[in-house]
Amino acid sequence: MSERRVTMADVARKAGVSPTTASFALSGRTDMRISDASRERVLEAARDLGYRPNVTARSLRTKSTQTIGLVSDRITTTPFAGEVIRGAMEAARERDHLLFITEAGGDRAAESSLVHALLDRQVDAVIYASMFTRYVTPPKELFGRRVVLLNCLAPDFDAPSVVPDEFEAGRDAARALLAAGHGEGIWAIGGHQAVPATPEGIIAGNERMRGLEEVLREGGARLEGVIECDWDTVDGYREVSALLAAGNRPRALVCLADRVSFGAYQALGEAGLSVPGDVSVISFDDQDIASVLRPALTTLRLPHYRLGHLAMELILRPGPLEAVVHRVPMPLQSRASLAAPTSG
Amino acid sequence: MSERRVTMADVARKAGVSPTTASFALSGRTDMRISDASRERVLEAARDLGYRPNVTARSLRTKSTQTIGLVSDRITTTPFAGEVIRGAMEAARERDHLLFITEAGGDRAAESSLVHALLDRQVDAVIYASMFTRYVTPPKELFGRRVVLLNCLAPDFDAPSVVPDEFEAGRDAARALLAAGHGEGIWAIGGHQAVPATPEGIIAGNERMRGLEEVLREGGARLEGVIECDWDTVDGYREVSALLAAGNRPRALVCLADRVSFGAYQALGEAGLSVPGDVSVISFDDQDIASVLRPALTTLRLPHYRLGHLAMELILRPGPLEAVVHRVPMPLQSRASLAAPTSG
DNA sequence: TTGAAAGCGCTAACAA
DNA sequence: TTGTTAGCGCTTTCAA
Repeated sequence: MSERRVTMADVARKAGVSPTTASFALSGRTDMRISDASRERVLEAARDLGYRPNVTARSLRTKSTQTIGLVSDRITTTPFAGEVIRGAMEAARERDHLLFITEAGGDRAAESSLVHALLDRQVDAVIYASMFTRYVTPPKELFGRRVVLLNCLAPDFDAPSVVPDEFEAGRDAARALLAAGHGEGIWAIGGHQAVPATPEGIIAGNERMRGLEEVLREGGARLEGVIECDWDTVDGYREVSALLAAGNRPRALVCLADRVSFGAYQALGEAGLSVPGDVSVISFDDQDIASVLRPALTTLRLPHYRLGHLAMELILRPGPLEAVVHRVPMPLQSRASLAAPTSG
Repeated sequence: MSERRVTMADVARKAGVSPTTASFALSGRTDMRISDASRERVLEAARDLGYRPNVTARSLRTKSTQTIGLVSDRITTTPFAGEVIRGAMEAARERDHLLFITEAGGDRAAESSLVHALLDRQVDAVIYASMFTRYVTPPKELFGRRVVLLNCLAPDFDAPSVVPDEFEAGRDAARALLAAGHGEGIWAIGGHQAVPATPEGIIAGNERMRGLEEVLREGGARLEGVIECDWDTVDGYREVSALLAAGNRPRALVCLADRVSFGAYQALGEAGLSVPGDVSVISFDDQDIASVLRPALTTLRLPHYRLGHLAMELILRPGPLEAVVHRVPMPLQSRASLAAPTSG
């Protein structure tokens, strides 16, 4: 990419010292003594010439490229995209590292070849990310390498995981309901997502529901019903419409995802029910729509930025990586959709 | 990152040839003749050993790292995030390149230092991206380098730009309205975005409006009014509410952004007006919400993926870059919100 | 058709 | 305190 760059040899020559001296002066190491005079001259020459070290050349010797690779199934989907990357990127920048981004689209062969492309460029470590929390099997090329799993779990793979604390989020949702005075007529829409495609539910669903039910029980309350469905707007709309059409009169809906809430809003609106006057709504994720819905949605936020940031922090922390699961809190965003139930 | 890699020397040794021969055989070059026998043995040895070239070492000689850098003000904001990157990434992958992602957050100093970080790693080229279409001044470090401007324009900077064809999108919006039979009671909400922060409007606003008005005029129609405001949900809600409260009865709204449409829907709904029965809505962007709104929103799609893909294609196309503006079409997404006006 | 050797820009033993 | 030298893994000139 054009223009011969100034090399360390240029700096050494201008400062009238050997490359070794220049190297030590520039890297500011103390184990080799350099006279203040020499150091000064080197630094000045470097400044004058606008010298910048060639990281590629350096890494050929040191084996460290100051570069991290990210491999994900899909970076594009809204719920788990930009903020994760931004978190990882900023953590990288704080330590003068750069981030390679790749996306395999769920294709194993593509994944392997991308990991190779990364390894060929001597990345120092790899973040292996999933766009929704699930169990994964990282490609074999990653075995024995420095890896952090982001938003996924791999029991047989020796690496730390960083995931949202879904269980505690479920508990917090229940606490918020109880604190607002809700104890009856609470329905969970979306449930564990125990649908044909995922008959045993998904991690987020199972954990959220477990936390939710546990705290409700502790508070002497319980769910009046759980409706299992996909976590999408159309599903929320369809299921809540059906619920109301069957003559039920919920006082609070726990929607397992914001998209479900959006559908629920539409169904409630068509039935002439107001939020939170007639029905309170609390949900999970805190996607963009959550704050622009009217009334604004109370929801437990997926900590995207922090997930990405923590994953990168772990990688850049010196020393070996421990195969521990790090759970990042999902903060409650209190907004207008949750209020005390009206009597009657 | 652990495990000594197999080097070309290993391959050469195993094949019983010199590194030179191995290099030529592996790179499949024809200008230096290698006997089929030698080539075979080298290739076999490489396969057996699982040899992969060290791109870092290679680039020290060749000056090409097969690596492109992306510098953006902000990659996180929904409207211009994942798809752009995905487009660039896939175009890169098609040619065996990898993508560094950086984000400066609008900070000039950060921008410079990120460009340096990229240049220190010998990237072959840089994509300089903005998250909304505007005029920019790339950092001086980028002058004379191989650069493509993505979603931005810089008249004094010698590089190609890739931007959405906003003008033609405006024309298409008008054509869609006319084709549906609309000629009267058409209001533009959001306008040029000639608000205090951007008194002269923004590029997208100016171009969209220009195209819109031009074709309406050609069709013998015109806008009944243009309401200048920020392009956000709250603004759309506020302005359309006010419009209706003032006694106006629009037949079609051209919302200059989907977020505005979302606010408009809320205002129309509260006023008891149905879409598209009473009022048709057409807008721009095709964000996620556009398809989940009820009725689904007719809108002109920002071609994020293609923008990213084309920018990368241009960079990887051999030969010098021409300082041309490439305009990418914004396809019309015909959905339910636009219909023929009801008589009366 | 093949190999020896130099060199990309840097770091780091080792010697002075 | 400083300089000489080798070498990281690869490509490429030049000679054989």
